[in-house]
Amino acid sequence: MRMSKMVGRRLKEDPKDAVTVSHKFLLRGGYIRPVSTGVFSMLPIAKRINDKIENIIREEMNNIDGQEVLMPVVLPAELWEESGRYKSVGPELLRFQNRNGSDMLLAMTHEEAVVHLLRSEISSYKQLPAMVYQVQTKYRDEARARGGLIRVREFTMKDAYSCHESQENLEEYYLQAHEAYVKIFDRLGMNNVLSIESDAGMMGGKVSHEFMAICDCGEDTIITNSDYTYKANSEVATANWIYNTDEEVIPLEKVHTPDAKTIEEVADFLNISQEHTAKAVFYVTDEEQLVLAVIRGDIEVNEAKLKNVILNANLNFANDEQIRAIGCEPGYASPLDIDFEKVTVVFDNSVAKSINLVAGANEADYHYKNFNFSRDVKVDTDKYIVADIATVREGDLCPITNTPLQITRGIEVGNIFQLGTKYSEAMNFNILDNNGKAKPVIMGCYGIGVGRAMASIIEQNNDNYGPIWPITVAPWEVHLCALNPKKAEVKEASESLYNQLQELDLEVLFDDRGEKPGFMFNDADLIGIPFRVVVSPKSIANNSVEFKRRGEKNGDLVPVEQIAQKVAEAIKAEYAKF
RNA sequence: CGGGGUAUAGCGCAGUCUGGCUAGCGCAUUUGGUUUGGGACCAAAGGGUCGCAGGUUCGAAUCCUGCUACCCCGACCA
Repeated sequence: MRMSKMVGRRLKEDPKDAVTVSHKFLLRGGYIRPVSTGVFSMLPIAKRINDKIENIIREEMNNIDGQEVLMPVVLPAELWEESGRYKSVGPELLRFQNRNGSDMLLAMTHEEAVVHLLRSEISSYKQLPAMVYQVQTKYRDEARARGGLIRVREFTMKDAYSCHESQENLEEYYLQAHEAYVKIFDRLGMNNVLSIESDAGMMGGKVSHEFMAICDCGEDTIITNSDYTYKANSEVATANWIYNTDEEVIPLEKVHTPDAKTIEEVADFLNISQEHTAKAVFYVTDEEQLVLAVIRGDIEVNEAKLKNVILNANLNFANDEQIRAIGCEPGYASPLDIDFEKVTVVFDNSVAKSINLVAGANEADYHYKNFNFSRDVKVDTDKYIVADIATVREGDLCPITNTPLQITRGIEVGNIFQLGTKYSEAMNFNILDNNGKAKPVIMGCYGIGVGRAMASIIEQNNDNYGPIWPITVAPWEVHLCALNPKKAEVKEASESLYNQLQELDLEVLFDDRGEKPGFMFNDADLIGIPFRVVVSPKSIANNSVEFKRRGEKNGDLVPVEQIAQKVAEAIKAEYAKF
């Protein structure tokens, strides 16, 4: 490719709207252009990278016996009504009508479509296991798209669906899929991707893993110990919290605590540590049901965990009015003196196990000292819940190794789920087993966001000047620069080299524009091709050219007659690393 | 959906508070010339519904009202 003819310009300055590194470089380098919030066009450079990412994924999917298919993006609502998701999924599913007034949708995932496809093709256990996958557009009407390609509304995803006769067979295949994913991210040059167990969310199913590309701009919070033997999404992470279980239980005592509403004020006023307090946090569900979370004063409630415990997906903080309506005093609310009929009470383990905590007295300006859960909560155990609803903090102790936990951020670039029979049962996807008995197919599904992977690769491979593409996904393998191509000797040598490199089947981007060196080199850095060859009047006078690696400051002079071979070898050696 | 911010040439911005001549600057683009190892120089040129709609005024990028789009934080997220 000649740069003089390449569509897509590079920008000198950072676009004001871009914040993350990948977003800045994707815009500045002429990779993508925004069309609408979370909707982008890809220019030729990005398209080439995109295709390479897709092809690596295809190869690994084929290696685990995947068969590529293609399903539509526009689906009839009836299909999603079969699974129940037409109603259960919120406004992130884009619904519309066609000219006949039929309800249609833009697929945000393809379980329904794949079951529709396979249920008429697969009817015997002899045809299993089977896996089909596609690389297809998805549309999700995200509440908030952000960060360039990191979180978008329209995107390309590789989604794979496997079918099995037994749970054991699914589990066996699931491990293979996990292996394939590890290989894929290795080959994409993402050197820091963690697979962590996750919550299955709306997909249903039991076991699932998220593949997290570790980087500061990631949206997900991941809790790990130092050797990664423990790793979990913050939504499910737990810790080995230390509770004061050794103290002598002493009698309740009501104390005057004027104007001490917050935990900090109470602890300061009574001159105790926050670990010796219990706080009461009120939530309200969409159905107006009050929920009281009681947790040790120094620990924050983890709303994701709380939602799982009470089996309700929508929680908001309750206001003072709502709290008073059930007879509590905001700021001084207490698990004592509370009407357990009117409010769902969830005690965190920290409160259930600690001794002699300070808790509210349900009366303005008063607290109780020496609250003890086992002694003071006198209602039947079925009136409340004790669970882990605590947010893990940096430095809390690992539940496995007891070493301090760390908090890191990650981008979810892929996930794998053991779906089970959720869709096959709902949509009547059955096979006959070897006894001639009909049973639902057991399924797994496996996704990777292609554009998100591209952004993540940049997040993990860049310097101040631009991305540093791994050879496996680089838009071209070598960047040839002709410095001052008006000089006949430079033009001749660079054109000849361009031909030689192409004859060696190398992918060459040829900067034939005759720009100033600095201009050209900055563009080259933004395009981030791993190898660069510069032909200049000076070097050619010595019958040599400069050969440099992206990311290294200085290159080597190489005799002109050796350079093509040397480039080919370097590229080959580079591929061998993946 | 809540909070904050922005909208003037392809990109980055000034001008808006305090209304006033023909709307400006840098980069980019075109032409001619000089230049060529980390974003050159000289000369000339093209490029604008000042986000949209309405209003106030002799006069609106600037003041008023309504709307829209985009970005950031939060909520949400197979």
